[in-house]
Amino acid sequence: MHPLITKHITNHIKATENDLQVFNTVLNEISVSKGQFLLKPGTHVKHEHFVVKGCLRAYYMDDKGSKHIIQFAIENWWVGDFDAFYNQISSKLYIEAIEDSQLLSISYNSLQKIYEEAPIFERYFRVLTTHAFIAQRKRILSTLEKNTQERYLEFCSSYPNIEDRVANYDIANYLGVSPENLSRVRKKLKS
Amino acid sequence: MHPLITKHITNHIKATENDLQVFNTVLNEISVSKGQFLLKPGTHVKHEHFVVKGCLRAYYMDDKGSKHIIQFAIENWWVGDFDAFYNQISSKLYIEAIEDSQLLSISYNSLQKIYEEAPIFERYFRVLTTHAFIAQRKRILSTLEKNTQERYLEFCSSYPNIEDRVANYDIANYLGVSPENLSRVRKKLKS
DNA sequence: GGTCTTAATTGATCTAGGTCAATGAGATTG
DNA sequence: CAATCTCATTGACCTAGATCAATTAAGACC
Repeated sequence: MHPLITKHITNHIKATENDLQVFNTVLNEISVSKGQFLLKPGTHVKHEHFVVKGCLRAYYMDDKGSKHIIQFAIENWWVGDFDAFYNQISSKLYIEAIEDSQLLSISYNSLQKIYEEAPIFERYFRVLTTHAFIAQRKRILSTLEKNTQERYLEFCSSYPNIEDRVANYDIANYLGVSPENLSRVRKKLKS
Repeated sequence: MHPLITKHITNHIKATENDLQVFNTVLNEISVSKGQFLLKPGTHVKHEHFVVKGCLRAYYMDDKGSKHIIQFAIENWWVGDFDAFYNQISSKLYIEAIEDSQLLSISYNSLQKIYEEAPIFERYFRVLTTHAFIAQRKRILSTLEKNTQERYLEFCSSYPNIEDRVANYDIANYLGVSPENLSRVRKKLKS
């Protein structure tokens, strides 16, 4: 039993002791050290991962060769190539550890089995997806209505203390602005 | 039985005749005429709606009084204030019919009952949410990596024939650009 | 068919933020 | 403790798209 994920599950759904058991048996513990890739594009995505410890970044490389950070994942987040996983298509994302990290992984097949054996987990993932959907909508609205400074402050408050764990150019990238611009914003905030 | 939604359901999950029956009994048919609001901010959101016929826009008004269109909904789309509905909090969105529209509505309480009686619908909504999540992620990536012209073309191909149903300034708003800018882009495309 | 109203277009500026280039400041390594 | 590396900062310019203002087009209504 992994206390962190157990707590995460029971925070979201009413799972029985048995449900938790079933779920736990299919999880695999894995470690990725800083700089290592959990996933690269063009791979068949077999797993989604829950972060027990550490920090990762998920990014996409566009046709012009520019990188776009889609998500940072820290403790208590699920990370993976959602699209590729659910539709069982080839992955488009890079997922890279930016700190030594410990993860719990679940395979696609195990998850399908879980859905049959303990259907309450349909709800768990529905609820998580709903939250993720709403968070993403906020991100869209944020880019529409706010300038760089406001978005940076919002980012810092929604990912607490992340400034110390993630490079500024990665934050700039996530926000969709240049590192130079973010640097100027930070300077202005300090004064 | 409403053929359109029945088809939509069976396109996404394997529902039995009985499941469909159960679902159908809780749906309410409603009509909204052009210009009418299905929802305004500050309301307790009791329903989500499936569009049988017509076209609506969902938008958010920010603190500075600017409008931001979040979604257009046409036939076969679900529309509502997702966040407010699922978390049973006060709505933040306006939802307005831009054509005379016919909808099928389901209440929060009915949906909870459905989840218990026909749990396959957890899957239905999980799958829909997953699709919506992925579509939204594409929208985020699109604003990060593409210019106005590319985004406009992408929009037209993903909402087929919508140019004829929706005002240009609404499309501009959805894309997060000024109507003037979109007009110039359209001009350049015609030549 | 003429009048109102609303939307689309066009032109002339303005500006937030991008790009390019140089410098500085920590880390890391031999 | 130099010598690299990598990232952050700063400055000088540039550009996509915003804003403001005027004009045209196109529905809607009497």
